[in-house]
Amino acid sequence: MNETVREALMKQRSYREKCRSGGRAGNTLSTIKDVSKFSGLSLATISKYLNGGNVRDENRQRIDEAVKVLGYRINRNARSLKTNRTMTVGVVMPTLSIPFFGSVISSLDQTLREAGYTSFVCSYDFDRDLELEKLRVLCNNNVDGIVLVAQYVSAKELNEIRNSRGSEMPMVLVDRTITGFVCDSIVIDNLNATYGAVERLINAGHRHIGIIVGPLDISTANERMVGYRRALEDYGITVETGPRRSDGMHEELIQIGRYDFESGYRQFNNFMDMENPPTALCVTNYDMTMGAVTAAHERNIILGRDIGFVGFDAVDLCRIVSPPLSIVEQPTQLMGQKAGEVLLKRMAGETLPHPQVIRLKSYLHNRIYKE
Amino acid sequence: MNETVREALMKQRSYREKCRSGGRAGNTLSTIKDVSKFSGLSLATISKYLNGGNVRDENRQRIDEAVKVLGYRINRNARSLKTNRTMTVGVVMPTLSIPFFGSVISSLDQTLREAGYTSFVCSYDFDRDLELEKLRVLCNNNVDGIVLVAQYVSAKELNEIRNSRGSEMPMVLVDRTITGFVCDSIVIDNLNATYGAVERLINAGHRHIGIIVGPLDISTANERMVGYRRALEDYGITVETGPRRSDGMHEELIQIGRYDFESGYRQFNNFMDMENPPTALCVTNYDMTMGAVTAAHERNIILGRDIGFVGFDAVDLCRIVSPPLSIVEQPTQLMGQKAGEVLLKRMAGETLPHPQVIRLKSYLHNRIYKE
DNA sequence: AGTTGATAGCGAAACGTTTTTAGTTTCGGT
DNA sequence: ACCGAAACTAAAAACGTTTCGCTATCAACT
Repeated sequence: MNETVREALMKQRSYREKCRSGGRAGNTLSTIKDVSKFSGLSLATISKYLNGGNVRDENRQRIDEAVKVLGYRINRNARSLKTNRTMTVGVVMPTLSIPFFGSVISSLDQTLREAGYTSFVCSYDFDRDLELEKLRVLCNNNVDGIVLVAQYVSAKELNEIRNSRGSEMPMVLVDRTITGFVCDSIVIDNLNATYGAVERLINAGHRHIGIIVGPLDISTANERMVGYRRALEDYGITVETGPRRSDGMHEELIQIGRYDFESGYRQFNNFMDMENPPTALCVTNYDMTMGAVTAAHERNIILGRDIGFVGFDAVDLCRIVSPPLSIVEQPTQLMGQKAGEVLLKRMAGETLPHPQVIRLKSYLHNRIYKE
Repeated sequence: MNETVREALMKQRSYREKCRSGGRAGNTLSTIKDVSKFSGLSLATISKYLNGGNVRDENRQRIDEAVKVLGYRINRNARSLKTNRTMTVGVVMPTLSIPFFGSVISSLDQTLREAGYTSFVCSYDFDRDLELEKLRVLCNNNVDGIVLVAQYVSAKELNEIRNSRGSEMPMVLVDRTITGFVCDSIVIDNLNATYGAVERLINAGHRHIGIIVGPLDISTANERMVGYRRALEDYGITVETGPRRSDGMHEELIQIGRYDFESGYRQFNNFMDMENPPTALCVTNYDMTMGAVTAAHERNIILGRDIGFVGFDAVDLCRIVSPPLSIVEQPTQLMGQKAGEVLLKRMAGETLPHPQVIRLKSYLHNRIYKE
């Protein structure tokens, strides 16, 4: 036995010495050829076994031993070159600093992993050019599928990217859809999410309610605004957009932010500086909620007591601040899982009818303020 | 001109038709060969140009046009197979739900990108097996270097992974070192971080100070504990570890958590349930700080007023809660940048002397409570 | 015993690049 | 008009796989 091992090491060494020493890095890995030589079986047989094929029991042992002794590891580049598949999925996010996305990715990754795929995450850090670049790089790198939380990219660009390979790149949008881009998507029922939030504020007696939404070209933001409008309409409250201040400026109760911390912070202050500020507020994503909460704190405004408040996503936060905040929670785990499942089907080549648009329900953590 | 385009399309189509239709997915991409044929230039010239070499101006135009018309995109698998480099870096994190890491990754990615590398992020979600698996998958061939926030993996396993390729895989540890694993690392001066935090509590008049640290086999956690001990010693305060309660149980002022939310929550309650609870507390990472703050809130304990408090990392949080918290902030941006720089040098083959261990200073946001 | 079918195994041809070799063309400068 | 450098050529050899089309083997049927 020891004999065999020593012999193997000799073979290995001599093979390595045979390698040209010209390359940049001295690549000295064993290949399937070495396994073939060492085991005395043909290349084809080794490959077949390595890919789950049947070989005689005796040969299986020979191969296993050869692999072990030589420290053979499959070269995924070579395999991918041949098979045109990488068994990897690219995930593209606006940022990695929001726990909301982290949670989505976590269950997405798990779902994909169970099917043998590895997922790689990139963030474009809210940068328009970077978003495109990351998508292109992923396509070029031959991922087998893409999960995308899109922000700036256009339908045209997405179509171009999706078709930049021979076959159409499987792709799933998460959290947001892009108008004009026909694609599988996992989103939440944004309209009813804000509808419910605003309804809750109305039921608490509020009639003068403001909302901070994101950029309206992001589907999510737009839908959330519509939910707000509809709730007010259904309860017979006028959506106030007319001028009210003495200087003739609008006192718009729909403030449009950029989905970031500063937006929430700034717009909250805008609201409070109005001549006739709203008595309740709905803030529609994680970062803006954080911003608004911060601004409120700095102004010594107690949310829930001094004004009605419903935030989004910041579930941890609402346990911490006092009194606890009402928060719309999105089913992040489920979103990730569904995204994975749909993508897997596409990558398996299943031709599902039409694009799959899965719309999940959000949950309103309703916290009533008591003295 | 139109003629040329049409001709190109014809050529392209006929090439594609030439492709065997056996493959799983009908791969119909143009190759460098097609570019060569279309432009009338040789393969070598195209390749040279594509890799930044000089060609005659006329030819450069011909190539550019051919690339455009044919929709040629380089096949990175083929290239990587040949060159043994992928121009990608793998980043492995315990989780993607902590803004702290998101911030590190952001500047890391930027640094690497400027040098032409793409970074792919994986999270192992605090799972021991997954940590190993992710590292192995990355190594297996796909990346030129690795940035790792290590948690469970041992020095032995890391060494094995690092050498599982022909040449040694360039690798940088961030935030934590692994004893016995000689490796470039970017960490903060944890000892002085907690030393400063505890010192501040002492200066505020506290003598009975507790600390919640992470698992002591994580270097970061251990160093933070040492900083705590040393501060107490330097100020002539006994580190209390003896039994004090009537039932003879220890009332240990050093509580060991698992660096997660629940640990912070539970240990905080442990402290407060003591017969002789500490008058001040230091909590030493993001999640545990969140947990402790939550527990305090539920017990109606006002941090900073009722007991002294210094947390870690949760910089946004400390702006929000009232009164504002004292927090140790780590230079996340700088950590990412330095990690990128060191890794780039290693990947470029620079043989730097010994492992580079860069130790950065943290910053204490010192918020004094005033009535 | 002869035929059949299934299965293990084999050699060789790809996959799309980069790089080398050894020789040819181009072209500005003297 | 000639020199020499720089740009180009065609062809071929890798890189490490998978897979096509084939043969050999062998047990199980008629």
